[in-house]
Amino acid sequence: MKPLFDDLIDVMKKHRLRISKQRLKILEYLVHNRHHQTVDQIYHELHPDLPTLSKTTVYNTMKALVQAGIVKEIGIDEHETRYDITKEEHGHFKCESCHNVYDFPINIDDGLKKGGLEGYLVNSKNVYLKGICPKCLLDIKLVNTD
Amino acid sequence: MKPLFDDLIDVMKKHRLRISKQRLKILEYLVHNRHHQTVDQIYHELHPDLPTLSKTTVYNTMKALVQAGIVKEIGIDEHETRYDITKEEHGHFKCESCHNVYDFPINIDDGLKKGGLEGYLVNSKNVYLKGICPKCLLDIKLVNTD
DNA sequence: GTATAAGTTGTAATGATTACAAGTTAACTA
DNA sequence: TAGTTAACTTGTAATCATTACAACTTATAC
Ligand SMILES: [Mn+2]
Ligand SMILES: [Mn+2]
Ligand SMILES: [Zn+2]
Ligand SMILES: [Zn+2]
Repeated sequence: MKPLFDDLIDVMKKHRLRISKQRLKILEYLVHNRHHQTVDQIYHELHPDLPTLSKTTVYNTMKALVQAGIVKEIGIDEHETRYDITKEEHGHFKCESCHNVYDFPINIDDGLKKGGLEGYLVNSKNVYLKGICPKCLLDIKLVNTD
Repeated sequence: MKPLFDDLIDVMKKHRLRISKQRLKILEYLVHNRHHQTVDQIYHELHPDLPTLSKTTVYNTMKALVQAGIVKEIGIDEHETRYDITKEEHGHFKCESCHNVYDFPINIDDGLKKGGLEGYLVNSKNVYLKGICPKCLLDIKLVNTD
């Protein structure tokens, strides 16, 4: 069985995307660091390794990967676009205290009431929750002396 | 039974928000035009009626209404923040052809697998779908001569 | 009616994303 | 393997929604 990484290269080739070293590094990074990073984060983390890398290239690459269906845009926060290379359906939770984005299991179709989207062609689904994560809740409790 | 509009005024007062004529017009507009308008749309539609209105005021007012829990931010599209004054839980569908945002019935909790968000404090939930609406699907079929 | 904190307004600043043009290179072919 | 070319990369400039700011105005409390 072929590793995940090679599968993704194949998908890129199917979409007529060239395999540059920039794209390889970005793809590799996304596969190994699944924390919904922003373009800015990806750029800064790869820069030491690829000193000539341009932020424009990261933007271009992410757009290409989205169009190829390899990554998904996560727009849980209006002010920053994040990206997710994980395939399985899941929801996203953003902690309003530590700003981390967590995955959680969900089956969107279970919540859809039948007939509600009759006649609609659905291309993408996203579930976004916001609140406070368990770690931050604990911190808040430790601070409060009630 | 008191009308919806007066209830909203009461909520504003509870949150120590002053009742200016700008805010009244915006609130009235939102109650009567439930199409998930952007700040820009709200501004342009009210401008004939309130010639001195500033777009900054619309931004400020929407922020105040969000904080008071009177309207909800709809971030289905990264490039435009929309607002929704409807209270009942529902999902949003954005047509990638006509760019309209439609409501649809949903029960988010039905799709949540138990234990998945154990220990998280959830403050807000959003379900965003994208695709093609029935009207646009019909238009596409009429154009294709297959 | 007065005091004052809150709201309004126009303008400037911000910041993420996109547009663009010149230089570079992956991939195909002979 | 070298030549060709469209695709990719890069730095810089432009865009545009949103926010910051400061002076002016007003809703609300007493
Ligand atoms: Mn995820
Ligand atoms: Mn709605
Ligand atoms: Zn947290
Ligand atoms: Zn449509």
